[in-house]
Amino acid sequence: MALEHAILVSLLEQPGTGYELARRFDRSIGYFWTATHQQIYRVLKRMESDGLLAVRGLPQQSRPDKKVYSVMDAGRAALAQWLHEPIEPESIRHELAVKIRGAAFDDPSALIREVERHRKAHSDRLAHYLAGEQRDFTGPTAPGPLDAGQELQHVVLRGGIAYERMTIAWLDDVLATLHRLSGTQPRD
Amino acid sequence: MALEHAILVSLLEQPGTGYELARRFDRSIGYFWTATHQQIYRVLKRMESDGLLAVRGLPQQSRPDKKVYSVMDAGRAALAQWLHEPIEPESIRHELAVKIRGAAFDDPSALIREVERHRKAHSDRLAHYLAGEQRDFTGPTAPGPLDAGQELQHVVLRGGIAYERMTIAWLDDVLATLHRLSGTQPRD
DNA sequence: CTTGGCTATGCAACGAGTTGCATATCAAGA
DNA sequence: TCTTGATATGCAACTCGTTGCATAGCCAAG
Repeated sequence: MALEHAILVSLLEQPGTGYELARRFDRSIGYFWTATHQQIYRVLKRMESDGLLAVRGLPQQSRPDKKVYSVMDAGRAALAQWLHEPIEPESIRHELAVKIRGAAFDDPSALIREVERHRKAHSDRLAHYLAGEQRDFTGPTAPGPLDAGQELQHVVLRGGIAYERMTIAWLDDVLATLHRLSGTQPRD
Repeated sequence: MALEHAILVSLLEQPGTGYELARRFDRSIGYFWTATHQQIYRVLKRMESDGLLAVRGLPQQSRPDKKVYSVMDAGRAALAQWLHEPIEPESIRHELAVKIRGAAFDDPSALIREVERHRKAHSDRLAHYLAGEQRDFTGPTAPGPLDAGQELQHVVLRGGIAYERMTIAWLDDVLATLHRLSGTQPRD
């Protein structure tokens, strides 16, 4: 159900098409909720027929219509209601951790490459988040006093930054452990 | 697919019944991969018919048979193969973060209670992890020199601990932000 | 003595999410 | 010129995961 609510939040921040939403889910919103365009199109259609969203079809020459969605009162109400319901604290699903425990039944040193790859992906993501933070919140290009929405976006982004930093430190710990177990030298 | 592999790891560490697996998924394995008993029973059945697992039925008086599963060579091979395939770095799915951004379109102070509840859940989980770490790895009751499997279990547990600590610190940041926005006093 | 919780397995239905494919136009680069 | 990539939407088939329910005996607390 959370995809529906993530879409409502995103469309309240800014109306847009399914395609645009998919791109936002690859960027800001996607920092904490992912979705493919297939899923987004399907859910948008359902939400529209449920009366939560309004569509405005922009006819384009020699292309299918661009469909710009925006949130109706019923959608805003649905979001408000969800905000007042308690949700379960997340439980993590970390495939790499399964692999690490599985390495006990295989060759631990074979995992080193994979862990290094993940470390790089997380450190890239961290750099990306930090650049976004500079741009939108802390750097000279940032707007002046922030409104509530921006403050909340910033605190969520700080969460993403903290998550990536923690993950990188942990992966270093994992790498050190794997090297220790396989008697190899950690490089750099 | 990862549930299959998590089950293989768990059954390699120790054969067991579906029910026992479900409990392990509420404890150690579940620190990084969750599953309900329904899912586990279904996947166990499939894995058995795929020849990855062996079942030994223990007839019990006046009860349905207890089915103890263990990993066959094909299962071990399937795990080994998976270990050598690269996987995508995880993307987080954090419902609470969706709520926090959504709070901009509702009353931010209404979220404080919910965030405090999550903070408590994470701090309970942290205490639980730390107790487990003392018991199995760092305390006086811990076994002597650890084997590779235990080292790897420990590093995964350290990841869980780091995750909970990071999350608690972040939720404190969120609470401070929510209080600031709603002009209320943070209570200790 | 009854209620609730634990052990133990399972079906049925549904909802969430992924993967592969298909369509169609346009612009930039090889 | 041909290919690649971006824009833009969508179907079909599938797997994954959740929820509700059912069975069935055991044990402990109120």
